[in-house]
Amino acid sequence: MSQFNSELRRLILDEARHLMISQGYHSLSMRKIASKAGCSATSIYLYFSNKDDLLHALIEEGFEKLREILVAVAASVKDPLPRIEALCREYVQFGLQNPEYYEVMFLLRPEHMERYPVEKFRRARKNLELITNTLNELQGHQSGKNDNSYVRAHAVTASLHGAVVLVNAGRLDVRINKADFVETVIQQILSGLQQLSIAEQ
Amino acid sequence: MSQFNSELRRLILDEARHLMISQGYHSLSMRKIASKAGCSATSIYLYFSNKDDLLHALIEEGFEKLREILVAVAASVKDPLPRIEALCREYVQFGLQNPEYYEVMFLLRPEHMERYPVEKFRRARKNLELITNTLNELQGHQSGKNDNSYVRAHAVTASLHGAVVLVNAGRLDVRINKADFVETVIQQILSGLQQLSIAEQ
DNA sequence: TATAGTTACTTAACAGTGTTAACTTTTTTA
DNA sequence: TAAAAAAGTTAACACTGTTAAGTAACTATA
Repeated sequence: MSQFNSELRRLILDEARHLMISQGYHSLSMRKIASKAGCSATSIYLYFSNKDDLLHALIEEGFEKLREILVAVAASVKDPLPRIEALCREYVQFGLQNPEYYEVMFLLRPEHMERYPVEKFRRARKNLELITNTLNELQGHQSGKNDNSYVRAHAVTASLHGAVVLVNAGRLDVRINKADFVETVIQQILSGLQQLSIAEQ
Repeated sequence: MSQFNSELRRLILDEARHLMISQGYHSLSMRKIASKAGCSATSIYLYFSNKDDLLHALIEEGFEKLREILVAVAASVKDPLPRIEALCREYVQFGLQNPEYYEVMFLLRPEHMERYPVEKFRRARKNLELITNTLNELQGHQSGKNDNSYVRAHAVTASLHGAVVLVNAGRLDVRINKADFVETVIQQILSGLQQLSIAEQ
C-alpha cells in the first residue's frame, strides 16, 4: 500500500465527503468519488482497503467535529444542569445541520462495522464522557454508585439521538414544528435529570 | 398488472419477510426473493411496482403488528402513568425483538420514501395516538392546551426510538447491560412525565 | 371446435455497484 | 544507466434494480 499521507488520499477523502454531503450517503459510489478526484476507481484501493474503510475515515472526522463542538460548549458553561442543557442543544443542532455526516456516523449497521476496529470506537465514546462527567457533578459525585451515571449518559444521548433521527428521516408529523419538538425532548430530559438531582440531595 | 390478490404475490411477500428477518434488510435482493418464491425476478414487478413498493408492504405489516401489541397493552392497564410505562416497555421490546422489521419501518430514508403514498403514513401515526390519549388523561385533558400532548407523545417515542436504534445498531457500550439501559431510558421518560402531571394538578 | 385476445410469466439486456488480478507507467534507488 | 519499487491503470467478475421484448397458457368469442 502507498504511504499513508498522500495528496491523492486527501483528495479522495475530500471528494467523498463533498459528495456525501451534497448527494447523500446512499448515492456514494467508488466510481463517482474516483471521477471527482480525477483517478480510477481502483486507485482508491491503494489508500483505503475498501469502501467501508473510506467511510470509517469520514466517521472519525464526524466524531472529531462533534467532539470539538461539545468540548467548547462544556467548557463555556459552569453549572452542571445548564451545561447539560447546552450539550443537548448542541448535539441536536449538529445532527440536524449535518444530516449526512450524522447518518454515516450513527446509522451504519453492524455489517458495515465488522471491519471497523473496535479501538476506533473509543473516540466515538469519548463524547459521552462530557455528559457523564456533568452527570456526576450533578449527583454529587459520590464514588461507588457512579457507575450508573454512565448508563444515564447513554440514556440521555439515546433520547437526543432518537430526536435527531426522527427529524432527519422526515418521520416527524408535518404539523409539528421541529424546534418545538426538539425543545420538548430536551425539556423532558432535563426535568428527568432535575428530579434526580433533587432526590440525591 | 395482475390482480391484487394472487397466490404468488402472497408467496413473494412471505419469502421477502422471511429473508429480511433471517438475513437482514441489506442483503435483500429481488433475485434472492424470486429464487425463494420459485419465480423469476421480473415476476415480482407484476405484483409490486418496484422494490420500494415491496418494502412498503412489509412496513405496513410491521406497523400493524406493533399496533396490535400496543392496543392490547393500552387496554389492559387502566391508570395512565402505569399505562404509559407499559406502552414504553412493549414498544422497546418490539424493536429489540424484531430488529429487521424495525429497521425497515423506521430507518428507511426519504429517498426510499418518495414513492410511498403519504396516506399510508396515517397508519404509522395511529400508534402515537395511544400515547397521546394517555398523556391527555395524565394532564387532566383540559381542552385547548392539548395540542402539545401530541408533541410530547412524539418526544416520548423519540426517546424510545433512540434507545432501540442504539441497541440494535450495536452502538451501546458492551459494558452496559441492555436491560439496565432500557430501564434507565424508560424511568427517565417517566420521571419527566410524572413531574409534568404533578405540575398540572 | 378453431381462433383471437388477454393474462401470467420468462429471457435477455442495460446501466450501475464493490472488488480483484494483471498490466503499465512513473519514480526511486544502486 | 539498469534494476527495483511504487503508483496507477484497464479489464473483468459477480452482483444489483429495472425495462423491453418475447413466450406460454388460459379465456372468451365466432
